[in-house]
Amino acid sequence: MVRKLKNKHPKIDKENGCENCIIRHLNALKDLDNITLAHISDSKETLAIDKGELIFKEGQTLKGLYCVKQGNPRLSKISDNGKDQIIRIASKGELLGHRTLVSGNKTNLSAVALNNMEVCFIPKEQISKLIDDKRFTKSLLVFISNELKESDDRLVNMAQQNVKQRLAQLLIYLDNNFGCDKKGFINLSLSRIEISNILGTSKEGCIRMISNFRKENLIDLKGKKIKIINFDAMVKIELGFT
Amino acid sequence: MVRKLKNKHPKIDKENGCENCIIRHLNALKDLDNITLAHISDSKETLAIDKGELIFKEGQTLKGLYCVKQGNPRLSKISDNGKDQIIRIASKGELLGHRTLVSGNKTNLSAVALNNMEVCFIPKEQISKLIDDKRFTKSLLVFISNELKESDDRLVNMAQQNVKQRLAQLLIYLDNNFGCDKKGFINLSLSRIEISNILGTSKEGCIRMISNFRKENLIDLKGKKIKIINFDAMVKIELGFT
DNA sequence: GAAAAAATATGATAAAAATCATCTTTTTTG
DNA sequence: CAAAAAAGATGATTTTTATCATATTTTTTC
Repeated sequence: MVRKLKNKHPKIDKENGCENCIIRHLNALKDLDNITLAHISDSKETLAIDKGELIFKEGQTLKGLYCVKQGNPRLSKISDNGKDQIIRIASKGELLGHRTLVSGNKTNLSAVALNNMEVCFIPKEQISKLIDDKRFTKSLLVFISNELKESDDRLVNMAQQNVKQRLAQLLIYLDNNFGCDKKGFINLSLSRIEISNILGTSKEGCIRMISNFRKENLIDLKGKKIKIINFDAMVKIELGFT
Repeated sequence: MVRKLKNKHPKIDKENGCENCIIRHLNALKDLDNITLAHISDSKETLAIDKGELIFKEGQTLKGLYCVKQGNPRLSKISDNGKDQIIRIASKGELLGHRTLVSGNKTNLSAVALNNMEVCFIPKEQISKLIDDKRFTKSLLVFISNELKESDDRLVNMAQQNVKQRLAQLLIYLDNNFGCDKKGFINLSLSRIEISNILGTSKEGCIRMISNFRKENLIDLKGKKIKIINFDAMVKIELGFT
């Protein structure tokens, strides 16, 4: 298998098959046998999605499951007040639409590409077969359980932390989860509006708080890019030691 | 089956078996066959839990699954700030500890009885058998998926609604989900501190807001008991029409 | 590359919510 | 049932956060 990758002229089609996709090892597809994977592979579609493009919109009935091959979608929901709240940012290897497919409801969240993405789309009909695969179902159960824990934790933080704490926490999270370039700037860059839609605060308040962080030499800014300079202080802020 | 219930002298032991328990129809146990249920039944323990008593505490490794037969536990978590945040209130028929058992982690939440409760405890060893039952796993998957949706929705509301909106929403929710007595007072009564721990607000703020609602004739109070008088106005408040 | 649009920045003010203090009422406990 | 403890109420004040207004900078578009 490994040797195949060293071939001078690998067949693109072969490389595109789910059996050979590295991404699958990151999600519930990892435990499926090659025959099942080959079936999925035949029915799947690989989509290139530009930054800012909508993948799906809350209220839609999804026609299948999405597997993030490259890039990051933000998953958000419009509140009754009409404001967009970002619930989470997904990464390479994560599935989208799995919750909806399991519950049979319309999707609760919208997914928008934060950067240029590559996404595999697996039609619903294939998924019903997967749901009957015990390994897949179990794997999915573990994954959704972890998502539930994280959602509960976020709820606690949203309820109990102030804006300053939440911003510090977000920056630490982004740094940990999306990495930095050589100069230490967080790879994933978000607009101030996007950050305020994660924090659940006004854009002005968010902009001001980021400016304050820079004035206090906690962070460095280069356009949209953010670099954490004083990590220790940031952790203290997150914990509420103003 | 129905006829059996009409027997003049039902065996208590028999009635106590999971096969005959009405509660199981409300949760993931509903799809299990009678043989499996009988096995669970043999190993289960029925516990009487007094109001205010702890069922389990966050950070514990749960030794099994809990099935709520009677009463309501509140599921909460202590934030880094040291404040208790109530995540949700469970009801008759709901399982507790299912997420933890699936993910294999320690429990993320504490469960405390809000009233006198009856809870069935099913040891872990029995559960591992259940997890291998496709019907159970699928059922659980659907249930946890719905919990995830609800948690996401609560996050949006916590982030985007003000305290007044959240209080109105909670009262409507309590009224809908726990019903009222003949005089219209919500059956489930919570202390002001518990309400503030749901809303994520200070107890004084919460007390004041409830007082204001009464002064505006939106609700009626009798001790801890709350009765919604003006439902329409309450819905409008929830939606942000001050 | 200039014009338009969007994003960022910042001051001033208003509104929302927390905190502190004190008092009353209710509940618990011996 | 009286004392103690807990819960609820309410005023005064401070802190936090949102909103409004208006620049300035950056990005997009033709």
